[in-house]
Amino acid sequence: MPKKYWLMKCEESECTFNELKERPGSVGHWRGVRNYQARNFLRDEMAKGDLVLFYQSNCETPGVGGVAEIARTGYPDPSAFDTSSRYFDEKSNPDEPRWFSVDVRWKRPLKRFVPLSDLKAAAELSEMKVVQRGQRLSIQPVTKAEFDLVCKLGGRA
DNA sequence: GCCAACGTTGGC
DNA sequence: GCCAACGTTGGC
Repeated sequence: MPKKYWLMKCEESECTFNELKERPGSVGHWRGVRNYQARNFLRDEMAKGDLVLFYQSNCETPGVGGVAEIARTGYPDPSAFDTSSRYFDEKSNPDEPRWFSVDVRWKRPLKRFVPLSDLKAAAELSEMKVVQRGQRLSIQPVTKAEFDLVCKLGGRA
């Protein structure tokens, strides 16, 4: 199975690149995805070793700040069963999990943060969902060419 | 804070 | 199964 490439959005309030920079190799639990299309990617499509563009949303300058890899593939999202979690889903049932998590390992920051405006300015990236208006999907497949170009824009091919 | 775009819910 | 109302995302 060839390696796949993804873009995963994280709100700035959930994780910051500065924190991750100081913890190379650290593993994050990807919790709280409550969208069926994104769920299907987590559950069915992601494979260990797939590479991830780490995107920060909902902040002053959204964009891609680093690269991660899938460290553990889809497993039921514990936060769906945790009544104290903001992601608790009362309709979710442990016997028939509805929501899934993956774990990602932080690999490296890009030398240069690649803001969304730069992604939009690159003609070769016009097919990326993240540059398209109204596209809110928090986990998106990207092509190898797109992945490589974003890394290159970030100062490291 | 605004609001466009989209997903989900629920009445019928 | 339609679709209006509502809630959320997320750029600006």
